[in-house]
Amino acid sequence: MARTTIKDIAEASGVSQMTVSNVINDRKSKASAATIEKINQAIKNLNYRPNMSARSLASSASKMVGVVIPFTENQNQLLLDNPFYAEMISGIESALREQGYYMMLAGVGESNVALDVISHWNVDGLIVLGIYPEGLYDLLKTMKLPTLLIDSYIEDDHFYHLRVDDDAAAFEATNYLIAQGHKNIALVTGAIREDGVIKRRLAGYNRALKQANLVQNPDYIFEGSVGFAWGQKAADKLIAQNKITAAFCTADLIAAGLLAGLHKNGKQIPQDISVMGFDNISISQMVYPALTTMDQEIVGKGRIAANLMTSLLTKKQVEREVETKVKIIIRDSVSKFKMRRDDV
Amino acid sequence: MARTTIKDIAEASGVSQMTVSNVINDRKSKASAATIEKINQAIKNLNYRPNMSARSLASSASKMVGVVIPFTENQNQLLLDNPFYAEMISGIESALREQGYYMMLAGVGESNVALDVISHWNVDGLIVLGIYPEGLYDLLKTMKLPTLLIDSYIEDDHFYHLRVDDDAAAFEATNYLIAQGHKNIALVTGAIREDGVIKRRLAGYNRALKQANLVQNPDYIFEGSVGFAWGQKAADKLIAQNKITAAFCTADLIAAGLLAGLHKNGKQIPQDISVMGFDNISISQMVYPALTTMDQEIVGKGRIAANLMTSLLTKKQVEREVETKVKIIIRDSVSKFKMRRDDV
DNA sequence: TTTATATGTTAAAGTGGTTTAGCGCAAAAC
DNA sequence: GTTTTGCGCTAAACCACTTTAACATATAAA
Repeated sequence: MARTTIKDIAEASGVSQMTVSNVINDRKSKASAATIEKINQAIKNLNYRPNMSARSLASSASKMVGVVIPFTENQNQLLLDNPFYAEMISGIESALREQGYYMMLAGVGESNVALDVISHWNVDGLIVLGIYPEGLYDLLKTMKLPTLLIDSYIEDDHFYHLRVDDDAAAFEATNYLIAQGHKNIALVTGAIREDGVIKRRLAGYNRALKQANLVQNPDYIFEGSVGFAWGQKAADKLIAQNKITAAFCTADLIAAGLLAGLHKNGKQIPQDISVMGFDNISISQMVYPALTTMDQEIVGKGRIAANLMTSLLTKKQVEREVETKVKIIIRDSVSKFKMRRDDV
Repeated sequence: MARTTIKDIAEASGVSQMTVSNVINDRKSKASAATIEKINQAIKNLNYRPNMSARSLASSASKMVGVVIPFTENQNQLLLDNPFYAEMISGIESALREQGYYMMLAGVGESNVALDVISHWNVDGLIVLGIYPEGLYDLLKTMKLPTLLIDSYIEDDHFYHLRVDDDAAAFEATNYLIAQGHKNIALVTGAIREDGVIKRRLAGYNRALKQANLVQNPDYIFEGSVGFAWGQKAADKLIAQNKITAAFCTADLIAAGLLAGLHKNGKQIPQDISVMGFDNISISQMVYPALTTMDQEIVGKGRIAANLMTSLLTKKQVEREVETKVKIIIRDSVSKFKMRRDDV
């Protein structure tokens, strides 16, 4: 017993395939109420489900949105154990699904073959998370698809952008640390790239220090990569700079690593060193002490991204650059500055 | 300029479409070496990429494998912020991709509509993570697809299974706690279901206690749900049973919550209470103290699942039940039992 | 009344692959 | 020496939808 097709529905309800198609897709030149009723009845009776492959072939549109995330360093595996991406993706997927679209995941790392796959399937649009080597953006442009970049500052009219005001957010975070009386504040961060968010966060950090007339010591800036391991390693370096009493990490994952590294060195947090994160990933409340951090509302941001994309795909007017909100979350990893013995 | 099709390749290399198709798909009745060369050349020159929709329509196979994971409780969002699923998925995806397949993610929760989507797209097989209401399995069977269940004990010839030896793993974990001298050992767990892994882990736990002639106190079993929040809540209940000196959690996520809850109550870990986890998700080394746990090699398990599936799809012989290995990882959350003041 | 416009519907022609059936021709088997 | 087998290749039909063009009929406008 083969699968029910649109043809079966047409025969069962005594109309042409085209009328059925019109009803299913809710097209302008609507069928009469009676016809619609008949057809819907038949669809229900015969348990008809449209075949997406046929639909996609005929219309060269797929109701699929490609979502690009990074691969792990050398494994070529989706960087899903980074909760930032995981949470963002579940946000994107849910909103996409609500709008009748489907998410197609693709990783990008040493190779871009995953993008080929995406193009084989005729995706309708692209949402790209994070930042990649230059070349990728050219490749993206050749695909001639509506493309939304999340958290990047690539300048090109082809792309739409979604991000927070990274400069302002870092400024606010640093100010919070300053307000707690800290004067020697480190920045622990991933790689600083011209077209990335971190450069803006660095600017916000510097701006806050300057406004408070604090020295901007380049030795207080620890640049590595976005990950737990780097945070752990940074702990040692940070301790070596023994005046530092607080650290602002540009990602919670780094902050979590920093916490672990500091613990290993026998430091108490926040008594010895205050740690501030960024993102508010789920892990930030699982570490000890729970992280004070900048909430990005990651899932919500993902949903906004998806909705922007579906608007684009339905030719609605969409701003080229959209900003989402940020909010400080106060937990237990930051405390007021207290003079330490060796500072006396 | 329209996309290059197989027809273009056929014309360019002076053969029929069918010959091109045969070469591309590497089919039995091979073309002559010369023809193959000509065709491959044309493919490269014209930058031809097969259209998957067309291929899928014509062959009613899609090179796609549906992967089913749970939705969040009431949000209908993919449960990706549970690192267990996130890690498993990146394993599945990478192995699938290496075999030329593509992963299609679908969530299941209050509704199963996501499964419809999957069937619209003609997926070739199904990998199902975790455990669901009875009804889902009937639905799964009606899809008449090769189906691999990960971590479930549903009895039905239709399904293939992949899991660890949950009983033995829990036995080993509990024995480790016993070997450290603990006598009053709690089990903190998600819901115990007839067809789930937890029932087997409970059995292993009980078996270890029995073998060591320890009392099996039902008050030492804390049944809730698999999640950080439940772990936190369980901490209070566990403390109320003041003889308990160690807890075996059936998931790292629960263990992480337990840690947080115990901290909040001023407990020291492992000095006051030892905590053992299960899974070895990435978070287990981020919490404080780092979790001693049972490693499931989640990513590897995902890869094994994917390889089983592709074997199934290529009609290779496959065992109906496959077991993966488990290994204890000793970190800092378990210590030897020490007599406490109030136990004197 | 005639003409224009909109509505509801349809038949036929794609969309880009694969499946099926079969055709020459050469080598192997009888 | 004839028949069988297998190889390399092809033409045509088909997969389940959408696009296009067009045709009645009803209603509104001139």
